[in-house]
Amino acid sequence: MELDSRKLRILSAIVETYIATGEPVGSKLVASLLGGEVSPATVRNEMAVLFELGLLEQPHTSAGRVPSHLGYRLYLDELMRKKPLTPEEKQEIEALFNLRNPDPDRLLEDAARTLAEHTGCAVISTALTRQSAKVRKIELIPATSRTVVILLIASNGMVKNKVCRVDFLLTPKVVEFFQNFANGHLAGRSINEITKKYLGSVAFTLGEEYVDIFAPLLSAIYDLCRECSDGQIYRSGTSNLLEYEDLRRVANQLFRVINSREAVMELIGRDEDGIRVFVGQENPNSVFAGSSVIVSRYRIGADNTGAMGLIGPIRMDYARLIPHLEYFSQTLGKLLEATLDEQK
Amino acid sequence: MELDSRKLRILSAIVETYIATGEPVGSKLVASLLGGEVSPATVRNEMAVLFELGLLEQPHTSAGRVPSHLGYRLYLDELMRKKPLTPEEKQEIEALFNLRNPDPDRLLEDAARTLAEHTGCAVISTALTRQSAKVRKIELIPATSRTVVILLIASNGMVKNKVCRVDFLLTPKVVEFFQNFANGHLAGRSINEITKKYLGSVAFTLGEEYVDIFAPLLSAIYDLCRECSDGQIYRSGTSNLLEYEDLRRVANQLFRVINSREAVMELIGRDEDGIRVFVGQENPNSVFAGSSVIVSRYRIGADNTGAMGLIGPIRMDYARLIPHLEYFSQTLGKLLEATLDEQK
DNA sequence: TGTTAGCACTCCAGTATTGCGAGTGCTAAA
DNA sequence: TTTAGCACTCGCAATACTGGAGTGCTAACA
Repeated sequence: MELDSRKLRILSAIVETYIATGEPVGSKLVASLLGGEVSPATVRNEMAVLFELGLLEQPHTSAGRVPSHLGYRLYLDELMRKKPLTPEEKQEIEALFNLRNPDPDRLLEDAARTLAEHTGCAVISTALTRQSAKVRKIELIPATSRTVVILLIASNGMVKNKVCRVDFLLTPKVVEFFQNFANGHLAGRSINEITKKYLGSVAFTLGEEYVDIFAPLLSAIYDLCRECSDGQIYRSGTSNLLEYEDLRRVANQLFRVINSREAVMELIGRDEDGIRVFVGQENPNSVFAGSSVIVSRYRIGADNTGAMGLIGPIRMDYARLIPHLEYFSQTLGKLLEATLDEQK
Repeated sequence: MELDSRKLRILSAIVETYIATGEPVGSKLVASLLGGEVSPATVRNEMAVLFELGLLEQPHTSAGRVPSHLGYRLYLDELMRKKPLTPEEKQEIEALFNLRNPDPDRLLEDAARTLAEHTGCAVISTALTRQSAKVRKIELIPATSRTVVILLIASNGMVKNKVCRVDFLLTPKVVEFFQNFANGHLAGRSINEITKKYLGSVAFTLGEEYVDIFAPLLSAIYDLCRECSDGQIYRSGTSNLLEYEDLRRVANQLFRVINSREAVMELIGRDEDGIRVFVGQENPNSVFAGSSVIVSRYRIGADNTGAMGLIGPIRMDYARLIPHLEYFSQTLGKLLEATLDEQK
């Protein structure tokens, strides 16, 4: 059955009104929203059809109607008219990004925080480096006679350091030797290749007497590689979710899922670019059954992608939030790309 | 009026029972807890006296009694018998600290996380470096032709890096020059002395033509100094607070306060070492009126101190949690001291 | 004088009961 | 096909009722 334009307008009115008020929408209100061109009774007949089709739900017999997840889905796919950002909003957002800061970590973090403030939702933000992220350089900086700072610079712009304690005297000669050794074997190599096993085989070439001595250093390098490749996940505004009555009951579980790396990775998926919306029970993870998730995957240059996710109540203002998320993603993608280009 | 031993035993029983059950405690239950040596009627008479003294409260006429904050206070100061950690618990905690990791940041973070898991409370953890924290070394590592990683090693063991973009070609000569310049003026100097003003005067010695060029580098160094001196605050288990009915209503505000640097600093105070407990309305910050806060200030060597704070419901198991917090603080203090000693 | 049994009293929490209003579905007329 | 009218349903809020837990008080007891 094809839906005529009046049914669609009614559905649209119900979705938007419910999003705005949170109250079930009755026939009288819809009739007045349509400009009084039809009577409430007519609207009721139409609503009955929409209900039959599974697009609307009724909390109880004598209540108004509420969109079902199919109703939201139709609204999102066909009916929604996105509200673009005003120039003032865009300007404000750009001002909030610290444009001078070429550190990808901080860009991702700033973006998450700012988007959370703008939307009242929880935000996750991360960059996914493809296999091509490489070790650019490893640097050893002695801190004390027994501790050394290892610094790893990756081709994706990530820079991480770690303090490492060793059991021998750190003469300049030893430091230089190990630095040359590490760079010789690791620089230019893909981070994902640097497994425990690979490091073991590299260590082997040191000769038996040195293996044990340098083990802590290699172990630290391994940790740093993981930190650079895994791509830290930034979360912001999670406590915003407490503002929403429907989510408060499950806030605990939501927080747990949002803080779990695996769950977030599953959420943002590994597939295509662009915006995807999961309404309530459409979410793969049942914990999100009472909330909606908007995921944006954006490109960073040719090799890398980023992901931002917006988690909020089912009745979130999709028409406003989706353009916001799009704009943030695009801006962030451009900034990160510029950063990476410089680092090539 | 001096309280006789029976009144104290009754108060103690009420506090402990209420902590354990969350239900107001009636005279009958107390009588049985005292081993049946007195009748409920006698207990009622005693409870009436304790009520007169403001040590107990009554939610409503026909309910049992609940400790007032004065009641908790008396319990904490005079009656509580601490439950020391079992050797197994101690062992478990020590195993969870990654003893090999001499990075103070990670130690503080691990401690907060582990303590939160052990207590079901929210935990804050930070180290406060006294004025004596100094810049040990500044290192410049070129990443690309236009970006450079600045690494700052502080005498308190903190190591931070930041990527910085510059508008000129980074020849090895320039890098070496600036590194020598920066270390010459800043190494060995107290971090708190490195203000914007001071850096401005240092830049002045570069000569006018170089001031603008090196400005981004100096600005990055300023940021790094702040990160090293301010001492990052680690928070963990904040969402544990949602488990407690009484706190759920104000969870939002609690989260906001816990995430505010100023509020946390006010909470942990700047004064004496040791454990302090704020019960409900005793808290300086009224947001905590419905919760209790235990703060532990511990020494790290001669010059530095650390602070851990435990935030939970008023009816928390003080007898168990206070020893836990003490043990964590001591362990952490020792580990951090060892780390700092090595870095001297 | 301190302790205890007995008893009336209070108040909460849970359960019916009721009335109201919003909104529906159906029918019949326009 | 649309609409007015009307009976009907159901949630919600207000009200009343009841049982139980716990108290305070009084008078008797050791």
